[in-house]
Amino acid sequence: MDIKTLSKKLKLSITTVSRALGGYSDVSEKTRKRVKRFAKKYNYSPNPYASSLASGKSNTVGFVLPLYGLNSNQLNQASFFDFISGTTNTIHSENLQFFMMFVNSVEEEKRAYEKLIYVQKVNKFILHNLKKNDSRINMLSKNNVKFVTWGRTQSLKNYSWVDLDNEGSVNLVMKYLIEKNHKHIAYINIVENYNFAYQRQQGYINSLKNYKIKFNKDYYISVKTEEPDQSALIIKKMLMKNSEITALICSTEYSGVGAIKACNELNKKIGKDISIITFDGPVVETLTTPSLSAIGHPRKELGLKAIEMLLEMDNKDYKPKSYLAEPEIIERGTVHTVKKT
Amino acid sequence: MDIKTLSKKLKLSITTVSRALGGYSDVSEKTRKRVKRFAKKYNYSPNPYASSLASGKSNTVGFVLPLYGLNSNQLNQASFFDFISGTTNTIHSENLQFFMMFVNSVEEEKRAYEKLIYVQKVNKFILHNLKKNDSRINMLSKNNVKFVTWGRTQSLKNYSWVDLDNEGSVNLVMKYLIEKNHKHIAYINIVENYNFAYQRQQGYINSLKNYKIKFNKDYYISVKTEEPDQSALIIKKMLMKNSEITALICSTEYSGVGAIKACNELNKKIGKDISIITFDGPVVETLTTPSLSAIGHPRKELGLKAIEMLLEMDNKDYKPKSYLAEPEIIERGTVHTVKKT
DNA sequence: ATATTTTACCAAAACGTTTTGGTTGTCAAT
DNA sequence: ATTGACAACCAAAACGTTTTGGTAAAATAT
Repeated sequence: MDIKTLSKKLKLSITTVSRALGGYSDVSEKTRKRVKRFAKKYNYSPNPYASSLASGKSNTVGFVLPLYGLNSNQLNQASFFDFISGTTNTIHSENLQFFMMFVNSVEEEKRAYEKLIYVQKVNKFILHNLKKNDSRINMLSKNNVKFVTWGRTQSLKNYSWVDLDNEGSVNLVMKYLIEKNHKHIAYINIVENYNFAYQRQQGYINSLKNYKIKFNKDYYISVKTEEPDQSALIIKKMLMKNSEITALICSTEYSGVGAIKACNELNKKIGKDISIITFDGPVVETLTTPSLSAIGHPRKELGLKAIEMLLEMDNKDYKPKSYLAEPEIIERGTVHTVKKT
Repeated sequence: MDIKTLSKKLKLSITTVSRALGGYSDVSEKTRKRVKRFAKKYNYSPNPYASSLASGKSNTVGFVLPLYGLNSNQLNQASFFDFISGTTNTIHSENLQFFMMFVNSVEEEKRAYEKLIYVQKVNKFILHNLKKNDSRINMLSKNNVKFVTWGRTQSLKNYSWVDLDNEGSVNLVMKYLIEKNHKHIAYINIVENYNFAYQRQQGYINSLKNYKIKFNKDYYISVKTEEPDQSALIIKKMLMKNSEITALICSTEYSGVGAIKACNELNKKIGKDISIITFDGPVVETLTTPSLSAIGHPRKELGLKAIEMLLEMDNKDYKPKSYLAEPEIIERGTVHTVKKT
């Protein structure tokens, strides 16, 4: 079924059929409805190649996913599926497609964007793994491409984004711990050149200020690797030197696993002598013994919101939006209440 | 740069340029080279929409990834990236694209295939998560679509596939354990309606036959869930009833984690009193304490081979091929040698 | 009653390729 | 010399849309 035969059945011109389906105002409401009814009846959907050729636009969302760097980490990759999972409904019902490219190097990444923009005419993107200062933002803006980022850069320019509320999450968990009488709370971060890590650091420092607790630099460490054993070693040292610590907040699942190891080795009973709480990833917390309490996020929501924003951008009067996912505490028994002395 | 301006620069017709780049024999070797040189020089690449419209073909590989069922499991999803990672080089250099669709239900999955085939004119697919009897094989064959499966169905029809050598892997690990004097080896499988699980069951049974060890039905269990705690419970029961068991082979990372829990609870020293070895997944083995010895597979190779086969299929005289990834034992210290008595 | 604007439609051009069905010239076979 | 086969090229049609630049009729304004 093509537009020609459809238009014959309707006794209308090809133009009118095309414009009716495109929602243009130079077709009467009555005919538009009739055309849509027929299109559905005869299972017509426009040939996307002809359509893209004629219009110079492609009805696809570009998504370049690096499999190197931060993302060579399998756990980080896994959260990708949560995000995607949130988009599928909208993608399918809006007749959109993902144009996904996987890249193994910086160079491949650059070429992937070029190809998608110049050859495939993709004009909508989702950006992932934002750097503090991400060159893609300027690049895409210059090329007149619409995009939503998953994560934020440090200098929030005028673009739409969705993200975890990193600072808010840390505030929440600090409040949660302090209400359980914890006075000596340590934070295990990952290197702060990832923007989310930087935001969490800020959250930790500001929370302490709010509660008028003095910042103790022994209590804040950032690990470079994502090896649990490395984290375990560093955490062990920290706990040996500062035995008064009663709670550990871990920025990554890896350091959460490391924290368990460290506590076991020091014979500190988790959930009794010491509390551990981790930022949730999609995989590990429930596999450890004990299962880790976590700060949970509705990651599917991020995908959903991102794709919705991307669609809204077709409206002329669209203004950049943002969406911060609301954190929640998931109790699994590794956090205890400190007895008052 | 389009073909028209390029052909003007070459002082050739559009036809000849198109046919030269397409590698047709009615262009002399000399001109073909010249055309290709110019195309590169002027950074010409054909408009994919015009090309697909005219030829009725799309230069894309379809890939439908379910996010439900077996695959809602985050660990299984993660192995997807290993596979993909193996394809990127070829995909990029051959100017191919992945047309990837993510689906959350059986119904979405069906529509995804229909859309890719009928609307997007995708005529090359990679199939994933094969069922014992997979209806997609017939469906795609009927529609004259080329495909490579990642995994096998039980009745191997005449199609190309890549897969782990499930039976061979079990044989290998059985040999490995028996040479370490293990006499009482248990196998923790997952329900056998996944074909890989069935193949592993066969491998276990056949290995026992080869070594003239009698099959003890107490030693073989298949768990229904992918919850480590469930596995732990079942394994614990098994070990309590059959305390002579010295080795556990686990089919999934989850049961591997479960096995560790069970052994800890029974106070069996892992790597001393009892051995645990698991089929490798991409994530967990090295996060557990102790790190799990595993049966490793070159998963990237699978992706590479699959995409290579898909390309070779363009040759008229292509015959279905297959590739079995060779397993290897990764020693991490959870397997011990049994002392001879 | 006439002029102007608006509504609802349409024919034809354009998008950039691939493919079809040639033509011309050269060379080998008769 | 003539025929047939082959090599190397090409003009034009086809692919199925969207968009441009209209027109005729109806509605509104003067």
